[in-house]
Amino acid sequence: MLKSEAVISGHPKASTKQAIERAALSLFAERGYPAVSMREIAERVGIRQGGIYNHFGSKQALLVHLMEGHMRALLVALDASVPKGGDPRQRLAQFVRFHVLYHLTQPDDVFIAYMELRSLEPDGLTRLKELRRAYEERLRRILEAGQRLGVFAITDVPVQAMGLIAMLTGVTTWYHDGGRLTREEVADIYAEMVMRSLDVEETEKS
Amino acid sequence: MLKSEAVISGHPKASTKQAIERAALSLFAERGYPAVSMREIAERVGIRQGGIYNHFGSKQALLVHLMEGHMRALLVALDASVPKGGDPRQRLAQFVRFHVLYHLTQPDDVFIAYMELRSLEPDGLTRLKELRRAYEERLRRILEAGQRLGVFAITDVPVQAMGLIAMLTGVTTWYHDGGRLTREEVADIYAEMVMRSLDVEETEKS
DNA sequence: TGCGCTAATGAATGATCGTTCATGCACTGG
DNA sequence: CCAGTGCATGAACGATCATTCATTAGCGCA
Repeated sequence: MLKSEAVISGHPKASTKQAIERAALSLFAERGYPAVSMREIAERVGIRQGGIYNHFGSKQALLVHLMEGHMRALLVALDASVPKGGDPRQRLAQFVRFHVLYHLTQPDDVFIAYMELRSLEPDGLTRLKELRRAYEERLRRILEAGQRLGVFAITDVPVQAMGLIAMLTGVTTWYHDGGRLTREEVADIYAEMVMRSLDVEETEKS
Repeated sequence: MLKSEAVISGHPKASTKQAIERAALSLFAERGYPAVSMREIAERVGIRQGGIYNHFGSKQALLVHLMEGHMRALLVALDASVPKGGDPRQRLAQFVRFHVLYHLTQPDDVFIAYMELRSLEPDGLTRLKELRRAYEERLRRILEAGQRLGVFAITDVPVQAMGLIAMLTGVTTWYHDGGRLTREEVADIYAEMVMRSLDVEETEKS
């Protein structure tokens, strides 16, 4: 009966699992993993508490599933948006625009992946840290390439990379749709800030 | 008896309240407010759960006390380190160094004040948001002053301010004492990054 | 048509949560 | 030396937590 309703109301088949993911994602992002109960998630989906365990083994497994899924999707999207080779300046600008736009498009996923590391048990923590490191590594590679070619003025690549990522990710803490600026405008401003902070002096001659 | 021990072991008088504050601060920062129980806090202090209520009316009151105390101390320390007037470039460099060093010195306070806003009930939330706004306003004033004088290249002051604060605050997510760099070195690197990102072209002539 | 599987139920489990409170100890001021 | 007070105790409160499970309903496939 419920299933019939679900089918009629729109989502075709395995919609319950996706509905649980969406509900949990939104609730975890809003109030934090420990503050959200399985009952709340079930209530938002429209099922009873026990039903979640037909799709996820535990609350922790649900969290790991969300975080890992997001990080893998993020890496795939990044590699699709930013080519492996080419002009480091261009690649950096693309990285910045990609990062800002992706984070403004999927703020909940991003927020969870960066904030709920402390809620992970050892196994999931290890896997997530590796995915995070891989993402940061993409940026470090670009910075190093630019440094080697002499087109970036960088004192310390690892510090600069962490500083840039923190700055870009922080956009999610203040941006709201419908405000003074569009997402594209914000991405452009950030790209401009980053490029200016790295450009070597224009008086270079060599 | 217990009090005698406490006196002998070091802390003079009202040490229990401070011990509760320290324990709660550390635990909230490590695992988040909802994930920490009053029993755990009491255990770390060395008292029973009920004892906390002799010093704080509720868990929520304890959180508000910690967050508000930190933000007020932060504002006082900022105003002591960065003069109200003078060269905007110098004031910005001082702001950056102050922010980074303060955040590296008191990472737990900082982390809680920025992350546990969502754990606050309406009353405390209003007060904390105002304190946060006041701190950000200090930076915006510096950026505006530099923009007026033509010594800063800024596309959008509010966006730039939020971007800078996010970048600087993010230092707490990766820095660990005893690593490759000292706190002072990190502060210098960040100051250099920020100043470079704002400096107008050196070819300026007017 | 009927079999089998997937998934939802709803009650029950034991644990843990924040908070209250009557009790009593230890110290301080008179 | 005694009264008063500040503070820790530890048991108890009702509520809520994640999780389990026997049961059942409904669907696709034969």
